[in-house]
Amino acid sequence: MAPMPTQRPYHHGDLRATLLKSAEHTLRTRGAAALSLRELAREAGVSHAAPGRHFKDKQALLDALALAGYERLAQTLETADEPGLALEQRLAGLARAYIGFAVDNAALLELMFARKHDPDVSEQLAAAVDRSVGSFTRLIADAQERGEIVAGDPERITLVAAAGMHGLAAFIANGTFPVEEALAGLDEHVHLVLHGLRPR
Amino acid sequence: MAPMPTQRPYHHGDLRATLLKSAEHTLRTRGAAALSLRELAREAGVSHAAPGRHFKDKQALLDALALAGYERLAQTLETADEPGLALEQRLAGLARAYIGFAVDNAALLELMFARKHDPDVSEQLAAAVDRSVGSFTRLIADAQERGEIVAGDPERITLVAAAGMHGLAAFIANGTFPVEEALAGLDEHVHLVLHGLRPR
DNA sequence: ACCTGAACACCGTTCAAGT
DNA sequence: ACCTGAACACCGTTCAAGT
Repeated sequence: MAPMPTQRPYHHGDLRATLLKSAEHTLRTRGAAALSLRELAREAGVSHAAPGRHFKDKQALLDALALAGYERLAQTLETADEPGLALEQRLAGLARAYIGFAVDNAALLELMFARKHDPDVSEQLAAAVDRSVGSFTRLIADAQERGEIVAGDPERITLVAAAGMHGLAAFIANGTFPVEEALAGLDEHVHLVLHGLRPR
Repeated sequence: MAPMPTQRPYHHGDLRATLLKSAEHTLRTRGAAALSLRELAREAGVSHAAPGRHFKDKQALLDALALAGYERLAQTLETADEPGLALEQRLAGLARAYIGFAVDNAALLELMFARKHDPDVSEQLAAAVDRSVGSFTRLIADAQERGEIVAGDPERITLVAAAGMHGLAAFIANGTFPVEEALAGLDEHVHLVLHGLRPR
């Protein structure tokens, strides 16, 4: 006789992925403060000590979430980027994608930008950040070649562009600035970043 | 006979302020995750339930810390602002003050920008944010009057300037961008925000 | 290799009772 | 008005033991 399929086997089989999925859901619906390993274990129908086999501690799970977040963000930006567009439209597209991600994943973004990751994963994390910033870097480099962006250290120029987007995303994510207003004015924001605050 | 002065009286006398001071210290030295009401009570030499008289829950203490942080930030910016300077130097001064605050108070800034404050205090918090942003707003308004800043909604232009600074501060605070490099290139960053990324 | 169950040392919050 | 002490319902983490 085969064992009853309705009853959970002793080994879960895919606990790590299940925990991460469940954690993402909790993060989205109830915020990072509501994340508890014991609760995730309960939801997975597993003992409270089982998560310890897959994540050495709670921070390891948070790091894994952050890493997955960067992967998703990087892919979102890469998909959104249209290299054929004129500079301003291209940057606006990236900005819209980034702000959209920030709005849809506010709690995750906060976790991604928390400064308390294990040193072991911080290089993995740095690589993931680089991939996310990469879309901006490419845009700047392309435009610089065409003379559409000021000469100078491309890393610094990318930083200015990315900081402008990230600062806006942070203001939106924490409610300092209303979402709709920010989205409605995004093209103007991008225009001001490209053309500067001084009159021409 | 008077009671022994070496022994703590039943009433602490200034528990609320003591808890806040102790919390600020823990925040600075060990980060937000290490904050515990019970530990703060222990350090104050008081029972673990005593903090409950002064803060209805832990979030209330975090909110009080955030509020005090904004007060300090606002004052730092107001002190740093020199309205007599030329626009670019004036903005650079504000930027240096803000980034300096971010570097010296990374954990506090993270707490200040967390999006989970009680609705009761969120209007107080909004007022404190406005006061902090106020220095940037005044600078923009002054410069607009002199025609040194593009015409248009001053709130939006302030947002672009403040987002540029805050994004940089966030990158520094979480280690994405090294502190010294950011400080060394701050004048150039400000220049790029004012003059734009497009060639003139 | 993966999971359980018990144990340990913590939490935040509440509430009657003390001063 | 302010604080204590006990109680309650949670945590994260560890570790022998089970499958």
